[in-house]
Formats: sequence, structure tokens, C-alpha cells
Amino acid sequence: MGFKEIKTAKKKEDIIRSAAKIVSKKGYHGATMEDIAAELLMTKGALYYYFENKDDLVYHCHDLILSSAIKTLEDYLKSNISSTDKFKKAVEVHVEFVIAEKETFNMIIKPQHTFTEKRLAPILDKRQKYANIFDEIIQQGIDNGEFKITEIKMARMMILGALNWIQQWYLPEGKKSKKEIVDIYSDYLLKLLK
Amino acid sequence: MGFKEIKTAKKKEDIIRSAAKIVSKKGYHGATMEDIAAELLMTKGALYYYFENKDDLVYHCHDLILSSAIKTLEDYLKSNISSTDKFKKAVEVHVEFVIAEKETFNMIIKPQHTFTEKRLAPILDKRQKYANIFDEIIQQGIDNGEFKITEIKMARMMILGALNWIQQWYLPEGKKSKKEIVDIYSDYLLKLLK
Amino acid sequence: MGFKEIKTAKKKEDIIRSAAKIVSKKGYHGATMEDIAAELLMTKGALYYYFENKDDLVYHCHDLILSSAIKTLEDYLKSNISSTDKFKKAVEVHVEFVIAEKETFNMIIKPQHTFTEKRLAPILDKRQKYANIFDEIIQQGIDNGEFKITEIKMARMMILGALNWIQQWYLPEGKKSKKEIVDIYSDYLLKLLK
Amino acid sequence: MGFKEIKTAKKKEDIIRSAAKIVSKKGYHGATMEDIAAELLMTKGALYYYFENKDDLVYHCHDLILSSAIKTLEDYLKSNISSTDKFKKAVEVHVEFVIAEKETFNMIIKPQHTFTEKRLAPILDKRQKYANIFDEIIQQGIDNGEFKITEIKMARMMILGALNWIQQWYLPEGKKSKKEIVDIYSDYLLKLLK
DNA sequence: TATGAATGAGCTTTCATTCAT
DNA sequence: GATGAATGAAAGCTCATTCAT
Repeated sequence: MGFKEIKTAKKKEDIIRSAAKIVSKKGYHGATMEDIAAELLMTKGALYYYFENKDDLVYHCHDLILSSAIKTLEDYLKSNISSTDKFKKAVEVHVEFVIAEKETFNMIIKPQHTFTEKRLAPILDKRQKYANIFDEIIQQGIDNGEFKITEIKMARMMILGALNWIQQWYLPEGKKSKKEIVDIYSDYLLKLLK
Repeated sequence: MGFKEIKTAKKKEDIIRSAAKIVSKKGYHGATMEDIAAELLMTKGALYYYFENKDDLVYHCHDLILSSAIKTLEDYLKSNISSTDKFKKAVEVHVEFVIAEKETFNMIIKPQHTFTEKRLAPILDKRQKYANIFDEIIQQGIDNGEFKITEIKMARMMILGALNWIQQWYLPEGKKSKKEIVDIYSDYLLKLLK
Repeated sequence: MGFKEIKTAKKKEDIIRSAAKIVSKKGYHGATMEDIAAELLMTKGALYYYFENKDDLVYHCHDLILSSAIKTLEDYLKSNISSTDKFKKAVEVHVEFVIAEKETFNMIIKPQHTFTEKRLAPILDKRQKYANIFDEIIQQGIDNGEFKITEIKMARMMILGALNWIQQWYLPEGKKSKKEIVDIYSDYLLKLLK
Repeated sequence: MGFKEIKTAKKKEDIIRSAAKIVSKKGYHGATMEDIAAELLMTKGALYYYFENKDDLVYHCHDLILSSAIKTLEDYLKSNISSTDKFKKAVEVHVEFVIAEKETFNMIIKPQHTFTEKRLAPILDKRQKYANIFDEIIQQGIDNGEFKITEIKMARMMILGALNWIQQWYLPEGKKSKKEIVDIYSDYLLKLLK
């Protein structure tokens, strides 16, 4: 990758991050290309140099965050700790993303209502990939006797649902700190697996 | 209530149901007044005879379903069964609504991105009222020794999060039947409370 | 005229008066048929039993007031007083109408922007008829030596312009009472004629 | 001001002038954004690049003309001529604007029926500023003995009313030329002040 | 006569997208 | 690479008008 490409890639990521911020705050439809450009002190038109269209841009927002989450999780998966600890870590990571990235790590939004077909498949794929990590952790736990459930996928969906939901009510200035939340969730959700 | 009022009320509910259907399918922004009217073989203009504006109409969609869910749940709450059974029933009811009403019973969407302030408060109120029912069931279970957790609200939020999430993946033609899903969810989520 | 016709005529006048009130307050475009009907505790539809359309209704508003003003003025014209006194009376009457009927006696609005061609001619005719009364008073005053100007029509237009303009600034709670206004206007405008 | 700003400002003025023309012909409600755009061979949407909304655009129409009238008048006010001559000049200028700019210099329309509150205040302010110029001329005339009246504001309102009214009846192809009208009006209205 | 309901044309406004410069 | 300007399609909404009952 030459110098130019690197610069372009960086600019692209800048745009993605800004866009993610705005989309988080206002939602897909509430965030206009104008808003996103304004945040970057650019003009609308310039965005189209880097991204095909709004769909494409917002897709990359999701993709960036999701990829990053997957990478983070996969690193923990490799480490030599108990499945219970892996699960706890996974909860911690997920909560972190859910809170920090809000809308963009919003596994909650119906992508069908937002993305065109072209973008839908890759997003669903990546979501699946992310979910698989949880499945693997659970499977591993079952294999080594730490967990004992039969419906892995259902359990995983409950867990992810519970975690994603945090986004709906979490406030930085709320009663419980992020750490407390993570602990309670880890604790309770583990009961579900054991 | 005179004959006319009844007829009007019925028509209003018709409209609400149709609107709910469209909004479920296409999301708030994707569903146009035109779409909703077309479904009813009416013209856009006619909708405005019954509802102030789109916001008002969609608000009533949510209100109708949510009120209905609350009523259904409250009936079970009064009945003379164990807290565990009440919980199972609650899960069943919730899943039923989540699946049948889809978007309209979508406790998931950020209402901030959809409703104007005027409509936001009542919706949040009613959601809270709904959540309270779950809290009560849990509290009752704790009081009579069936459940033994300390963080009622956190547990309730995990549970509702898990249940709402079903909407994201449920397909009528999926592998698991609705009944199976309800059973597994009840089963697993109860572990969380015990 | 039979009983029915009388009743209908009365109702029509009721509607006209209400319409005039609303149109005065909100202007032609601001006043909706709904508004007018509401004031009368009727429904929109009913208005169409009495008047062809909005244009027709508002036309009759203007016509009613204008006719009434003409009649009032003509009575004074016949009376056996000096032209100066006639003029003073005319000013008084005009101010009264301008203030009380506001928009409806609004000789100011461009009828071209409000009425369709069909209604335009009769309105302009009646306005002309009204203006003629002022011309006659002035002519009479010239004939008997009280006034001494040559451009009767121009003078009349100045005078009516000045008087109509009162509508733009008059406030019931203003510094000057209606009577004071009439006196000052009579006084100053007479200088114009002498 | 850079080149771009100048170009934009020019375009804005172009739009304002076109809008003024249309609004003059059809009135505020009769003139659609489509009409205005068509006159400029633009599309509706483009207008919104330059102006917030219709209200904003029409406000600027009024503002432009009124500002221009104020400027023109103020120049005469400074010159070293008699108050009588100043008054004559003021009448001439006013008539010129009334005739040339029609609706846009329409001090006649009730701005309350047209503008939203936000725009109302500045318009009323500017109208007042314009009126003040007439008051000053009159006051000056009184001070130097050319005029002898006590009710300055009332006189000014009569005069402006009379002048504005010209708009209602003036036709370019009418019997009296613009110059004749100005002369007669100046002549007669001066009698009012002396 | 009067009403409730519906229509439909027309309006303002928004915004993703395009493109000459 | 970036901008200013423009487009055009679509949306929400209003309201005079109609008409069966």
C-alpha cells in the first residue's frame, strides 16, 4: 500500500468514526450526510469521493466496529484461561462495545430496515461470525465440564439479547458503574449456562 | 358512547392495526402514510381525519399493543399460581407479542429516534409500567422463596432483553416452534432467577 | 318570501357574520372552512348547503358589510346638513366600519388575490358605488362653495386610502380613542378639501 | 468578501427579485415556491439552498425593498432643501416604490397574516424606521415654520395611507401619468400639513 | 338540512445524490 | 480531492370540496 492509499485509508476511517458518532446519536434516518460532513468540517460532496453512498458509508461504520469487536474477542478466545473466565471477558468486551459505540455496535437495529440487500449479507455474516465466538466459548465450556446446557444457540441468543439491551438503558451517570454492571451480568448469565 | 363514536373508534383501530403491520415490515421511516393508506384502500388524506400526523398514528400503534400486553399480563399476575408459573406465563405472553406484533411491540427501537417529545413520555411511561409487572412477579417469587436474587431490576432487564431479542431472529418457518422457544427460554431464564 | 326562505336567509347571515369574524382575524387564506364552521358549531359540509364555495361565502361577507356601509352613508347624504358635516359623518362611519369589521371591510386587500373573476366584478362595482358617495359629498361641497378642489377623484382616493390605513395600526387599547381619531382625521382631511 | 460570497449574494438577490415579482403578482399564498423557481429556471429544491423556507425568502423580499427605500429617502433627508421640498421628494420616492415594487413594497398587507413571529418583528421594525423618516421631515418643517400641525404621527399615517393606496388603483396605462399623480398628491397632502 | 367521512390536488420541505469547476 | 450548487424524487401535511346517509 503506497503512501496515498494509506492516507486515503486513514481519511476513510476518520469519516467512518465521525459517521458512527452521528449515526449513534441520531439514528440512521436522523443522520444526514450533511450532519456527517459537518462533523468533519467537510462538505457533503466530499463524502462521495470516499464512499459510494450513505448505505455504503454506514455499512462501513458497522463493519469497522464489528470487525474490531471480533478481533478483540478472538484474542481472548485463544488465551489459556477457563471457559468461565473467557465468558466473563466476552461479556466485558461486549458491554464495552455496546456502551461505547452505541448505535454502531447496535446489533439491535433491524438491518433490513436500514441496509440495501447488497450490504445486508456481509453484515449478517459478520454478526454471525461474532455470535460464533460466543458459541465456541460455550461449547468449550461444555466440553470441559464448566457449563452444562444443551441448547447452545438459544442460550447464546438469550445472552446476546440481554447484553445488547443494556444499550437501551445505560447512562454514564447512572447508579451502577460499568464495572458493576459487567459483574452482575457475568454472574447472572453464568447461572444460565451452568 | 354513541353508535357513531363506536364506529369511529373501530375505524381508528383498523387504521392502527394496518399501520402497525406496515411499520412492522418497513420500520418507522420506511413506512409512508401513503403505504399505510394503501393497505386500507384509503387515501393519505383520510388518515389525517383520524390522526393528527404520522407521529400520532404510530404512537397509537405502540400504545395499543403495549396496553394490550399490559392487560394480558396483569390478568395472569392476579391468578393464584406459583411465581414460577407466573413467570413462565409472562415469558409466553411476551414472546407471543414479540413475534406477532413485531415492530409495534418493539421495545427495542430507540423511541428517541422516532417519536417527538410529546409522544415520548407516555411511551416510556407505559414501557415502565410493563416492566414493573415483571419486577412484581420476581419480587413475589423472592418473597415466597421461589427465587433468590438480589438485583431484581438488573435481572428483569436481562430477561426482557433476551426476550425482545427473539424478534431479531425468529422466523415462523424456523427450526424451533414457538412453543419450543417459549419452553427453552422459560427454562433457562428461570435458572437466572433461582 | 315564505317562512323557510326567511329562516334560510337568517342562517345565511349568521354564517356570513361568523365567517367575516374569522376572516377578519386570520385573513382569507388563514381562515379555513373548518374554522368558520367551528365558530358556528356546525360542520364544514353544512356551509356548502348555503354557499357554493369559500369564494362565494367570503364574497358575501364583503358584500354584506359593504352594502351596509353604503346604506348607512346614503342616509346621511340625504340629510339636510352642510357638506362639511356630511364629510365628517362619512369619516366617522367609515372609521367605524374599518375598525369594527376589520378584514371584511378591508378595502385594502387586493381582491385579485382573493376572489375569482366571477366575484371580482361585483365587488369592484360595489366598492365603486361606495366611493361614489364620497365623490358626491365632495362635489356637493364644491358646488356650494364649502370645498374648493379640482381633482375630486384623486382627493377621494387619498382620503379613503388614509382612512383604510387606520386598520393597520388601530388598537382598541391604544392611546387615542376612536372618537379622537375620527376628530383628528376629519379635521386634517378637511384641510385637504378646502 | 471573497468572490464566492459575492456570487452567492448576487444569486440571492436574483432570487429575491424574482420572488418579489411573483409575490407581487400573485400574493404570498398565490405564489408557490415552484412558481418562483420556474421564473428563475431553477428547481424548487435549489431555492432551499439559499433560503431556509418560503417565509425566509419572502421576508428577504420585503427587507430588500424596504431597505432600499429607506436608503433612498435618507439621502434626501440630508440634503439642504426646504422641508416642503423634502416632503415632495419623499412623496415622489414613495410613489415610485409603491408602483414599481408593488406587493413587495406593500406596506399594506397585514404582515401578521403572512409572516411567522420570527420574521414579523424585524419587518415591523423596518417599517417603523421608514415611517420615522416621514416624521422627521414633518418635525423639521414644523420647527422651521413651514408646517403647522400638532399631530405629527396621525398626519404621517394619513399620508402614508393615502400614498400606499395608490397601489390599489394605479395602472401604467391610466389617465394620469406618474408625474401628474405625484404632483397632485404632493400638492394636496401638503395642504394637510400647513 | 346537516354530518361524518373521504378525496385529491397542491403545497412546503427534506435530502441523497450528482457534477462542473 | 474537494466544493458549491443544483436536481429530483419523495415525503408529510392541508384543505376546499363532495357525497352518501
